Amino acid sequence: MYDQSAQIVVSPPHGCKPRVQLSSRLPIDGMEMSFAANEEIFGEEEEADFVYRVIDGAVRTTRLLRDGRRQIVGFYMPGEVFGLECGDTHRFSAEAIVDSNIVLVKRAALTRAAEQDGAVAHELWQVTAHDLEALQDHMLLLGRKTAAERVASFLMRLSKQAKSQTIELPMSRGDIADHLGLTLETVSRMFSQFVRDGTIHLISARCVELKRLQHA
Amino acid sequence: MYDQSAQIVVSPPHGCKPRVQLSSRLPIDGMEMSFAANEEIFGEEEEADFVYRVIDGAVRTTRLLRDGRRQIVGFYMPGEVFGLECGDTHRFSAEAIVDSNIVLVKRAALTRAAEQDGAVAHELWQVTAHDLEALQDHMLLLGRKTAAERVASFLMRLSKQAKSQTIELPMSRGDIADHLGLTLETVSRMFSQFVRDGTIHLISARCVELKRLQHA
DNA sequence: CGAGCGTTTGAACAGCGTCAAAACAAGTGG
DNA sequence: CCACTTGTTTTGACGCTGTTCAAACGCTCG
Repeated sequence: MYDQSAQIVVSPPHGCKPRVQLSSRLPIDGMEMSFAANEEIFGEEEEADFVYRVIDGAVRTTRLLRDGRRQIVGFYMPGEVFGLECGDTHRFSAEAIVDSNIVLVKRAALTRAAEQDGAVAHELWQVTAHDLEALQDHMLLLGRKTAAERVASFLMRLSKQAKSQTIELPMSRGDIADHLGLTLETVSRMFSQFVRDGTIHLISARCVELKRLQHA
Repeated sequence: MYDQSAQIVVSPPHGCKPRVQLSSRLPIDGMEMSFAANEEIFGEEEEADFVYRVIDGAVRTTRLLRDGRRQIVGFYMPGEVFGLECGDTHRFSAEAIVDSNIVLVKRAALTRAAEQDGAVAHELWQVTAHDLEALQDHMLLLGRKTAAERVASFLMRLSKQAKSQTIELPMSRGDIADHLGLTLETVSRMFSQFVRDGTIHLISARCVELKRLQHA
C-alpha cells in the first residue's frame, strides 16, 4: 500500500469540507468546493497552487487567442483530475460547465509526497502522460479529420468513457465546436445529419443515444 | 525546458557506440545509432523499450489514419528527447527526416533510476510535461488558426528555438503540411505569399530568413 | 404568456483542398 | 559538360467543405 506518512491535511478556508482525497492513488487530503455554471475555477497564467478533481458536474479547460477565438483543450467529467502542472503557472483557464463540486489539493503537498514516495511520483507522471496521450489523439482529429468524423469521434469517446450508448452532454454546441475546431452551426448540422441517417437518436438536445456508431 | 548542452562522448561512423548519456539530468548511459533519411526509428504500437535523443539530424513523430492521412505530432531537433512513454507501447512512429545520429537509452534503466532518485523521476515527468505544453499550443493552432497564421507560428517557433532569424528546414513542404493540418500546396502558397509581402526571404526552398515576422 | 437562451436550418460566401502541369534542383551516366 | 531521370516545390484553375450571416424554432423559467 501507500506510505501513510504522505497524508497531508490541508486546512480548508471558508466552508469547505476537508478530508477528500484527490484519487485513490494520490492519497492526499484536499478540500471540496462548489462552482456555479460558467464560473472560473482558475485562469490562464495564474499560479498553479492547486490540483483539481471533479466530484460531480463537468469542467472545461480553455485557451484563448487575443481576438477571442477559443480552443477547449479538454472536458473533465466526475473522477478526472485536471490543472496539474509541472511548472508554476497554469497554461489554460478552467471553468465549470454546469454547477460542479471540485476537490482542490495543494500542489506543493503532492510534490512533497512524490519526493518521499516513488509511487506518488509515478502517479503524477501518469496523470500528465494520460493527458498527453489524449491530446495526441485529438491532434489527429484536429489536423486531419472531417467535420463528421470529428463529431463522431467525440461522441464515441464520451460513450466509451461513460460505458453507455446513451450519453448526457453537459456542454453546449458552442463548447463542442470550440473543442473540435468547428463552428457551432457545423456541429449542429452534423448532429442533424446523424439523426437523419439513423446513426444517433436525439432524446433531447443534450442527450444522445448512439445507434450505429462504431469505431471509425 | 531541459539542458541541451549535455555532455556527449564523440560520434561514431556506423553502428552503435556505448556510454552516451540521454541528457545531463538523466545520467543513464545509452548507445548511439545512425539512421538514414526516412528510416523508421520505431513504429506505432511497438514496445517502448527505449527512450531517444537527437544528436544530429532531425526526427518526426507521426500518427496515421487507416486511409493514409497523416499527422506529424512533432519535430525533434538536436538535443531533444523523444519516444518517452509512461505506458509500455509507443503511441506513434518516429522516422529520421535526414541522416541522423540518435542516442538510445533503455527505458527500464530510467524508470529504475527514477525509483531510487526523486530528481530523475521529476525529470522524466518534466520531459512529458514539456511535450504536453507544446501540444496544447499546437492544439490552438490546429483548431483555430488560419493557414497563414499556422505557417507563421511554425516559422516563429523554429526561429525562437534556433535563436536565429535564419532557419534551415530539414523537412519537406509535405511534412510541414502534415504537422500544420494543411496540404503541401497551401504551405507552399503561404511561403510564396510571405515572400511577396516581404515577411520572409527564401535563401533556398529549405532555408528561410524571417524579415518582418513578430509574434501574432 | 412572453422573455431569453440555446439549437436548428437556410442561403451565400470564401478559404483551403484537389487535380494538373510547369519549374526547379540534384544526381546519374553517356 | 550535357541529356535524362527523379523528386520537390511552385503555380494555376476549379470545386467542395465548412464558415458567415440571418432567421426561425423550441426549451425553460419568470
